[in-house]
Amino acid sequence: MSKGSITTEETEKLSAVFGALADPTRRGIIERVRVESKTVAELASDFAISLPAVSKHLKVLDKAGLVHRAKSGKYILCSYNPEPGRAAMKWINEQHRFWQDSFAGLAEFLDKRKTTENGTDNNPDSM
Amino acid sequence: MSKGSITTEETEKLSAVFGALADPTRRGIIERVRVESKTVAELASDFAISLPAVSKHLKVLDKAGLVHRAKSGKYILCSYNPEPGRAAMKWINEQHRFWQDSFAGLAEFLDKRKTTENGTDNNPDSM
DNA sequence: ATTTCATTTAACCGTTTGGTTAATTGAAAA
DNA sequence: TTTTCAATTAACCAAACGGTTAAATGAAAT
Repeated sequence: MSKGSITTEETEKLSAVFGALADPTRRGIIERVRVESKTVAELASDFAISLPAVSKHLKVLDKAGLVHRAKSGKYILCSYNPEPGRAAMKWINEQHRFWQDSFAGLAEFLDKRKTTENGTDNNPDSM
Repeated sequence: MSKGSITTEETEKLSAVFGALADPTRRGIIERVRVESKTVAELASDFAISLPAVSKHLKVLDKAGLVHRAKSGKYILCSYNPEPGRAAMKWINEQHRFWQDSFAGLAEFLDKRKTTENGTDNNPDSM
Protein backbone atom coordinates (compact mmCIF):
# COMPACT_ATOMS: atom_id res chain seq x y z
CA MET A 1 0.00 0.00 0.00
CA SER A 2 1.42 3.35 -1.03
CA LYS A 3 2.13 5.96 1.59
CA GLY A 4 -0.54 8.40 0.48
CA SER A 5 -3.47 5.98 0.21
CA ILE A 6 -6.31 6.08 2.69
CA THR A 7 -9.01 3.63 3.84
CA THR A 8 -12.76 4.20 3.42
CA GLU A 9 -13.01 4.36 7.19
CA GLU A 10 -10.43 7.14 7.39
CA THR A 11 -12.18 9.00 4.59
CA GLU A 12 -15.51 8.85 6.39
CA LYS A 13 -13.90 9.96 9.61
CA LEU A 14 -12.35 12.96 7.90
CA SER A 15 -15.71 13.89 6.38
CA ALA A 16 -17.32 13.63 9.81
CA VAL A 17 -14.66 15.81 11.46
CA PHE A 18 -14.59 18.51 8.76
CA GLY A 19 -18.38 18.44 8.58
CA ALA A 20 -18.63 18.89 12.33
CA LEU A 21 -16.23 21.84 12.22
CA ALA A 22 -18.10 23.49 9.34
CA ASP A 23 -20.83 24.82 11.64
CA PRO A 24 -20.03 27.97 13.69
CA THR A 25 -22.24 26.87 16.59
CA ARG A 26 -20.38 23.58 16.81
CA ARG A 27 -17.01 25.36 16.71
CA GLY A 28 -18.34 27.58 19.49
CA ILE A 29 -19.27 24.49 21.50
CA ILE A 30 -15.74 23.16 21.07
CA GLU A 31 -14.22 26.49 22.11
CA ARG A 32 -16.25 26.31 25.32
CA VAL A 33 -15.95 22.68 26.34
CA ARG A 34 -12.24 22.79 25.52
CA VAL A 35 -11.65 25.14 28.46
CA GLU A 36 -13.89 23.29 30.88
CA SER A 37 -16.62 20.65 30.71
CA LYS A 38 -20.12 22.00 30.17
CA THR A 39 -23.62 20.64 30.64
CA VAL A 40 -26.01 20.62 27.68
CA ALA A 41 -28.18 23.28 29.33
CA GLU A 42 -25.16 25.56 29.87
CA LEU A 43 -24.30 25.30 26.19
CA ALA A 44 -27.89 25.94 25.18
CA SER A 45 -27.97 29.18 27.18
CA ASP A 46 -24.61 30.22 25.68
CA PHE A 47 -26.03 30.09 22.15
CA ALA A 48 -29.67 30.99 22.70
CA ILE A 49 -30.87 27.97 20.81
CA SER A 50 -33.12 25.21 22.11
CA LEU A 51 -31.89 22.25 24.13
CA PRO A 52 -32.74 19.75 21.35
CA ALA A 53 -30.76 21.84 18.87
CA VAL A 54 -27.69 21.66 21.13
CA SER A 55 -28.30 17.96 21.65
CA LYS A 56 -28.21 17.43 17.89
CA HIS A 57 -24.98 19.41 17.52
CA LEU A 58 -23.47 17.34 20.31
CA LYS A 59 -24.45 14.15 18.54
CA VAL A 60 -22.64 15.35 15.41
CA LEU A 61 -19.56 16.33 17.43
CA ASP A 62 -19.69 13.03 19.31
CA LYS A 63 -19.94 11.03 16.09
CA ALA A 64 -16.87 12.88 14.81
CA GLY A 65 -15.13 12.01 18.08
CA LEU A 66 -14.50 15.67 18.87
CA VAL A 67 -16.63 15.80 22.02
CA HIS A 68 -17.13 13.25 24.74
CA ARG A 69 -20.32 13.11 26.80
CA ALA A 70 -20.09 11.68 30.32
CA LYS A 71 -22.90 11.32 32.79
CA SER A 72 -22.22 13.16 36.04
CA GLY A 73 -25.10 12.94 38.47
CA LYS A 74 -28.22 14.13 36.70
CA TYR A 75 -26.20 16.13 34.20
CA ILE A 76 -24.15 15.26 31.16
CA LEU A 77 -20.72 16.82 30.99
CA CYS A 78 -19.33 17.53 27.55
CA SER A 79 -15.57 17.65 27.08
CA TYR A 80 -13.17 18.10 24.17
CA ASN A 81 -11.19 15.35 22.50
CA PRO A 82 -8.36 16.79 20.37
CA GLU A 83 -7.44 13.55 18.60
CA PRO A 84 -9.73 13.84 15.52
CA GLY A 85 -8.57 17.44 15.11
CA ARG A 86 -5.02 16.19 14.79
CA ALA A 87 -6.04 13.79 12.01
CA ALA A 88 -7.76 16.66 10.21
CA MET A 89 -4.68 18.87 10.52
CA LYS A 90 -2.57 16.00 9.26
CA TRP A 91 -4.65 15.72 6.10
CA ILE A 92 -4.48 19.44 5.39
CA ASN A 93 -0.77 19.50 6.09
CA GLU A 94 -0.12 16.66 3.68
CA GLN A 95 -1.66 18.69 0.88
CA HIS A 96 1.08 21.26 1.36
CA ARG A 97 3.85 18.78 0.69
CA PHE A 98 4.32 18.49 -3.03
CA TRP A 99 6.24 15.20 -3.19
CA GLN A 100 3.91 13.30 -0.92
CA ASP A 101 4.35 10.05 -2.75
CA SER A 102 8.06 10.53 -3.28
CA PHE A 103 9.41 8.46 -6.15
CA ALA A 104 6.06 7.30 -7.48
CA GLY A 105 4.84 10.88 -7.52
CA LEU A 106 7.96 12.08 -9.29
CA ALA A 107 7.78 9.48 -12.04
CA GLU A 108 4.07 10.12 -12.52
CA PHE A 109 4.67 13.84 -12.76
CA LEU A 110 7.43 13.56 -15.33
CA ASP A 111 5.40 11.25 -17.57
CA LYS A 112 2.06 13.03 -17.28
CA ARG A 113 0.58 14.85 -20.24
CA LYS A 114 3.22 13.50 -22.63
CA THR A 115 0.92 10.75 -23.88
CA THR A 116 -2.63 9.50 -23.43
CA GLU A 117 -4.31 6.12 -23.86
CA ASN A 118 -5.66 6.97 -27.34
CA GLY A 119 -2.71 9.01 -28.46
CA THR A 120 -4.63 12.27 -28.62
CA ASP A 121 -2.85 15.27 -27.21
CA ASN A 122 -5.16 16.63 -24.57
CA ASN A 123 -2.53 18.71 -22.83
CA PRO A 124 -4.07 22.11 -22.09
CA ASP A 125 -0.61 23.66 -21.71
CA SER A 126 -0.03 23.18 -25.41
CA MET A 127 -2.91 25.36 -26.49
CA MET B 1 -9.78 43.18 21.31
CA SER B 2 -8.79 40.02 23.13
CA LYS B 3 -6.36 37.62 21.55
CA GLY B 4 -8.84 34.79 21.04
CA SER B 5 -11.72 36.77 19.51
CA ILE B 6 -12.59 36.40 15.85
CA THR B 7 -14.45 38.52 13.30
CA THR B 8 -17.67 37.46 11.56
CA GLU B 9 -15.74 37.41 8.31
CA GLU B 10 -13.15 35.00 9.71
CA THR B 11 -15.93 32.83 11.11
CA GLU B 12 -17.66 32.62 7.74
CA LYS B 13 -14.38 31.84 6.04
CA LEU B 14 -13.68 29.01 8.47
CA SER B 15 -17.16 27.59 7.85
CA ALA B 16 -16.57 27.78 4.10
CA VAL B 17 -13.19 26.03 4.34
CA PHE B 18 -14.29 23.26 6.70
CA GLY B 19 -17.50 22.83 4.72
CA ALA B 20 -15.53 22.50 1.50
CA LEU B 21 -13.25 19.89 3.07
CA ALA B 22 -16.18 17.89 4.45
CA ASP B 23 -16.92 16.30 1.07
CA PRO B 24 -14.70 13.38 -0.06
CA THR B 25 -15.01 14.30 -3.74
CA ARG B 26 -13.81 17.83 -3.00
CA ARG B 27 -10.89 16.50 -0.95
CA GLY B 28 -10.11 14.24 -3.91
CA ILE B 29 -10.14 17.26 -6.22
CA ILE B 30 -7.68 19.02 -3.92
CA GLU B 31 -5.42 15.97 -3.80
CA ARG B 32 -5.29 16.01 -7.59
CA VAL B 33 -4.96 19.70 -8.41
CA ARG B 34 -2.37 20.03 -5.65
CA VAL B 35 0.04 17.90 -7.65
CA GLU B 36 -0.65 19.58 -10.97
CA SER B 37 -3.31 21.82 -12.47
CA LYS B 38 -6.30 20.01 -13.96
CA THR B 39 -9.08 20.93 -16.36
CA VAL B 40 -12.69 20.50 -15.27
CA ALA B 41 -13.17 17.65 -17.74
CA GLU B 42 -10.12 15.82 -16.41
CA LEU B 43 -11.50 16.03 -12.89
CA ALA B 44 -14.93 14.86 -14.04
CA SER B 45 -13.43 11.74 -15.62
CA ASP B 46 -11.39 11.10 -12.45
CA PHE B 47 -14.53 10.88 -10.33
CA ALA B 48 -17.08 9.50 -12.78
CA ILE B 49 -19.55 12.25 -12.03
CA SER B 50 -21.04 14.73 -14.45
CA LEU B 51 -19.33 17.91 -15.56
CA PRO B 52 -21.89 20.16 -13.84
CA ALA B 53 -21.36 18.25 -10.58
CA VAL B 54 -17.62 18.94 -10.74
CA SER B 55 -18.33 22.54 -11.66
CA LYS B 56 -20.42 22.91 -8.51
CA HIS B 57 -17.73 21.37 -6.33
CA LEU B 58 -15.19 23.74 -7.86
CA LYS B 59 -17.41 26.69 -7.07
CA VAL B 60 -17.53 25.60 -3.42
CA LEU B 61 -13.75 25.13 -3.33
CA ASP B 62 -13.23 28.46 -5.09
CA LYS B 63 -15.50 30.28 -2.64
CA ALA B 64 -13.48 28.79 0.21
CA GLY B 65 -10.32 30.01 -1.54
CA LEU B 66 -8.89 26.49 -1.69
CA VAL B 67 -8.85 26.24 -5.47
CA HIS B 68 -8.06 28.81 -8.12
CA ARG B 69 -9.52 28.63 -11.61
CA ALA B 70 -7.55 30.26 -14.42
CA LYS B 71 -8.50 30.36 -18.05
CA SER B 72 -5.86 28.76 -20.29
CA GLY B 73 -6.84 28.75 -23.93
CA LYS B 74 -10.24 27.11 -24.19
CA TYR B 75 -9.74 25.25 -20.92
CA ILE B 76 -9.92 26.21 -17.29
CA LEU B 77 -7.01 25.10 -15.17
CA CYS B 78 -7.71 24.42 -11.51
CA SER B 79 -4.88 24.77 -9.00
CA TYR B 80 -4.51 24.51 -5.24
CA ASN B 81 -4.17 27.41 -2.85
CA PRO B 82 -2.87 26.26 0.55
CA GLU B 83 -3.55 29.50 2.42
CA PRO B 84 -7.11 28.79 3.67
CA GLY B 85 -5.93 25.36 4.80
CA ARG B 86 -3.38 27.03 7.02
CA ALA B 87 -6.08 29.18 8.65
CA ALA B 88 -8.14 26.04 9.28
CA MET B 89 -5.16 24.27 10.85
CA LYS B 90 -4.51 27.33 12.97
CA TRP B 91 -8.04 27.22 14.38
CA ILE B 92 -7.82 23.53 15.23
CA ASN B 93 -4.39 23.98 16.73
CA GLU B 94 -5.58 26.79 18.98
CA GLN B 95 -8.17 24.46 20.49
CA HIS B 96 -5.32 22.27 21.71
CA ARG B 97 -3.76 25.05 23.76
CA PHE B 98 -5.54 25.22 27.09
CA TRP B 99 -4.50 28.70 28.23
CA GLN B 100 -5.29 30.37 24.94
CA ASP B 101 -6.46 33.57 26.57
CA SER B 102 -3.71 33.56 29.14
CA PHE B 103 -4.54 35.66 32.20
CA ALA B 104 -8.17 36.31 31.29
CA GLY B 105 -8.69 32.62 30.76
CA LEU B 106 -7.02 31.75 34.04
CA ALA B 107 -9.11 34.20 36.08
CA GLU B 108 -12.28 33.06 34.39
CA PHE B 109 -11.48 29.44 35.10
CA LEU B 110 -10.74 30.02 38.77
CA ASP B 111 -13.96 31.99 39.35
CA LYS B 112 -16.30 29.82 37.28
CA ARG B 113 -18.93 27.67 38.92
CA LYS B 114 -18.36 29.28 42.34
CA THR B 115 -21.30 31.70 41.93
CA THR B 116 -24.05 32.44 39.43
CA GLU B 117 -26.11 35.53 38.66
CA ASN B 118 -29.10 34.41 40.73
CA GLY B 119 -27.10 32.78 43.48
CA THR B 120 -28.31 29.26 42.68
CA ASP B 121 -25.65 26.57 42.73
CA ASN B 122 -25.78 24.98 39.31
CA ASN B 123 -22.37 23.38 39.52
CA PRO B 124 -22.70 19.84 38.23
CA ASP B 125 -19.51 18.80 40.01
CA SER B 126 -21.21 19.33 43.33
CA MET B 127 -23.91 16.72 42.77
C1' DA C 1 -19.31 34.24 -39.96
C1' DT C 2 -20.03 29.79 -38.45
C1' DT C 3 -19.05 25.82 -35.98
C1' DT C 4 -17.11 23.45 -32.21
C1' DC C 5 -16.70 22.40 -27.68
C1' DA C 6 -15.23 23.23 -22.50
C1' DT C 7 -17.67 25.00 -19.02
C1' DT C 8 -21.50 27.03 -16.56
C1' DT C 9 -26.33 27.86 -15.54
C1' DA C 10 -31.18 26.40 -15.13
C1' DA C 11 -34.48 23.41 -13.57
C1' DC C 12 -35.42 19.65 -11.17
C1' DC C 13 -35.14 15.68 -7.59
C1' DG C 14 -34.33 13.11 -3.28
C1' DT C 15 -31.66 13.50 1.04
C1' DT C 16 -29.53 15.95 4.70
C1' DT C 17 -29.22 19.82 7.82
C1' DG C 18 -30.37 22.95 11.47
C1' DG C 19 -33.96 24.63 13.70
C1' DT C 20 -38.60 24.35 16.18
C1' DT C 21 -42.23 22.37 19.78
C1' DA C 22 -44.21 18.41 22.12
C1' DA C 23 -43.59 13.94 24.07
C1' DT C 24 -40.52 10.53 26.23
C1' DT C 25 -36.85 8.81 29.05
C1' DG C 26 -34.47 7.91 33.08
C1' DA C 27 -31.83 9.04 37.09
C1' DA C 28 -31.81 12.09 41.35
C1' DA C 29 -34.49 14.22 44.91
C1' DA C 30 -38.20 14.17 47.98
C1' DT D 1 -42.78 5.44 45.51
C1' DT D 2 -43.60 9.60 43.53
C1' DT D 3 -42.00 13.78 41.75
C1' DT D 4 -38.73 16.51 39.42
C1' DC D 5 -36.07 17.75 35.73
C1' DA D 6 -31.79 17.38 32.39
C1' DA D 7 -31.47 15.42 28.22
C1' DT D 8 -33.02 12.92 24.15
C1' DT D 9 -36.28 11.46 20.68
C1' DA D 10 -40.24 12.28 17.58
C1' DA D 11 -42.45 14.84 14.26
C1' DC D 12 -42.32 18.48 11.52
C1' DC D 13 -40.52 22.48 8.44
C1' DA D 14 -37.74 25.36 5.31
C1' DA D 15 -33.31 25.69 3.31
C1' DA D 16 -29.05 23.71 1.65
C1' DC D 17 -26.68 19.82 -0.59
C1' DG D 18 -25.13 16.73 -4.19
C1' DG D 19 -26.50 14.78 -8.01
C1' DT D 20 -28.90 14.62 -12.69
C1' DT D 21 -30.17 16.26 -17.79
C1' DA D 22 -30.99 20.00 -20.96
C1' DA D 23 -30.03 24.66 -22.35
C1' DA D 24 -27.00 28.66 -22.56
C1' DT D 25 -22.48 30.85 -22.82
C1' DG D 26 -18.43 32.18 -24.85
C1' DA D 27 -13.86 31.67 -26.64
C1' DA D 28 -11.10 28.88 -30.20
C1' DA D 29 -10.97 26.81 -34.47
C1' DT D 30 -12.51 26.60 -39.14
